[in-house]
Amino acid sequence: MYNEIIMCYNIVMKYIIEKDCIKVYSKDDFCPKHILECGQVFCYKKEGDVYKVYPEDNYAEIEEFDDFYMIKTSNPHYFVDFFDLNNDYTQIKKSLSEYKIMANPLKFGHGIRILNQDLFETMISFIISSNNNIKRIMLILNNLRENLGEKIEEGIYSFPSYQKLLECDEEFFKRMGAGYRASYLYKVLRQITPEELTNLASLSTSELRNKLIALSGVGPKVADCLLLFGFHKGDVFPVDTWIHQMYNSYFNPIDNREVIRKNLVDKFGELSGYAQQYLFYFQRSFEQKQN
DNA sequence: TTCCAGGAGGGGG
DNA sequence: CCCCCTCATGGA
Repeated sequence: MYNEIIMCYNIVMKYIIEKDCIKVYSKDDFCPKHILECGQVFCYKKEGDVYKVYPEDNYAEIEEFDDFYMIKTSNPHYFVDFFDLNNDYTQIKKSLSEYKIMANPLKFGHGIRILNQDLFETMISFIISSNNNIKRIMLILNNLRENLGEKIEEGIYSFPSYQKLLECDEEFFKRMGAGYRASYLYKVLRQITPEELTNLASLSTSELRNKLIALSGVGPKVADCLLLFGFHKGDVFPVDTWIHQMYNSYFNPIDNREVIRKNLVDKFGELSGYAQQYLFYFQRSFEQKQN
């Protein structure tokens, strides 16, 4: 039986695409634990040593071998983009290593990559994330999946379609556990469609940011997450309670998160989003008292 | 019991 | 512009 095998000759990121999997050989630049547990994504489960990830209506299992990670999936090309495999994280980490503050975070989260996530799913997810903890965010999103999505695997459901979500009233979102964010969800679904959201991609970061902040439940921080994890903008620095905490322990303490955001974007420029993710993962891992 | 979580909306000054 | 309050919910 002949299988088409596509080799990637990228010098720093070695991977092979096969019919039903991707093999990633650059294990220092790809670690599923770091990628999935660093807080950028809510659609994954860990079972034993295997990570299961289910963005939109896609599905993959990631397993570690001696020389590579195997991403088992029926849709390899989707996950090449999802895991940002054609981006050079060796170079990104090299550039960031010039900042003293990045030394330990880069070491600790060396296998982090910024995912390319679906815009609509990311918008809904991060609206739910506000003033909330990651465990409960995942609980609420899984409730939505189980009630409105399609079954993919045992216990795993696809993200609900826009049309399905549009049929729900506020009370339904409260039953899913969304709390006071239920009204944000109800309203934002009537403010913008997935297509309209996608069409914003051509705008500059600041224009795009202003459009997003106008949406219900989307403030400065959620907008920055959407810009980074969905639109893959590098010149944004989401400031949440963990980053706020980190900033005040390394720099002159400031209360105003907008000032903190501006200072950090000025400091890291186009690499802000990447820096943020290493710092967030490091800070949260050593300060958290839950999960 | 109180505090906290990948904050945002709204009112008053 | 800024400051202040409130908004569900579950875990520690």
